[in-house]
Amino acid sequence: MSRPYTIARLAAAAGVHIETIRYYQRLRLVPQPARPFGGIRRYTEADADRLRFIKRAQAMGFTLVEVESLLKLQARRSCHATRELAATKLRLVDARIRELRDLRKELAGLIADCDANTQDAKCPVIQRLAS
Amino acid sequence: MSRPYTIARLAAAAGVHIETIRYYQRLRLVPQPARPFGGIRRYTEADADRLRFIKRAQAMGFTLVEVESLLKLQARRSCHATRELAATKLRLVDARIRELRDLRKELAGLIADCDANTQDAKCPVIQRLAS
DNA sequence: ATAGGCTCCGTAGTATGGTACGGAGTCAAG
DNA sequence: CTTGACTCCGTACCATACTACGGAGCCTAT
Repeated sequence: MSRPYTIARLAAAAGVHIETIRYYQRLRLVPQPARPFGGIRRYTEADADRLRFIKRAQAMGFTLVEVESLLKLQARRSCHATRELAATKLRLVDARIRELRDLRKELAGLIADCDANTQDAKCPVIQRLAS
Repeated sequence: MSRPYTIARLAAAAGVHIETIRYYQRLRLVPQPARPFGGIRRYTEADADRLRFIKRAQAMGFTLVEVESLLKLQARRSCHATRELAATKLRLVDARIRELRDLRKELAGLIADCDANTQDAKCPVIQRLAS
């Protein structure tokens, strides 16, 4: 197998920092290739692909723990189990959206109340918090 | 001024843990009353109110740094400045909701694709991440 | 062959909002 | 006045996802 990358070139190819790769190695999210006697570790295109997979999964809101599961599911080729992981994430996202909508509503209401208020000593936001 | 509370009673009155109070004292979010020679610190109802204010603000999604500002604004009695802080928070919440909606949409689409998929080796979620 | 850059590795620090622990001092009830 | 509970204080630790640092070893170009 061709091993074109030093760690710095791997980092550049995947768009992450060297220290991030080392961090993922410590977490065993990515493999640490053997170090030849008196030499340095070298990396493959598959290593770059794996890092890019992780980056995309993170951009989609998955935590590193979830990414670990996704990588295992990729190897296991189980679409059903993967679907379940995505569905669980979707439920979490939905719940968070609902929370934020409620918060949004309350903030918007308080701001509107501020605009209608003329007494600095009776700020609706402060009164809501000090109640 | 009446000082009815020991720190444990203050914590119970405000619904927080003792260590949370000490943590807030370190952050200077709440005052640390003087310790009498050879005695223990005692707290007032105002201290309990301040802790409850913090708790409500946190429940509304404000960080402790923002809570610090809110407490100062409470003292300054500036409804306008408070409104601006709330408006900034509202913009952040809106932005986060938009992000999560996009994510939700993508996840829902991938899950639907999984339901239509019959080949475990071509899971839409995995293909999206491995692209 | 040597200079300067890169790699390796372990440890420590960042932000956030706390929680846990341990020893010494203090307080209150019996 | 003793005993057990509470307080004080500093430090360390939790999760999350990194980032920084330092010294030794290695690699490459001149």
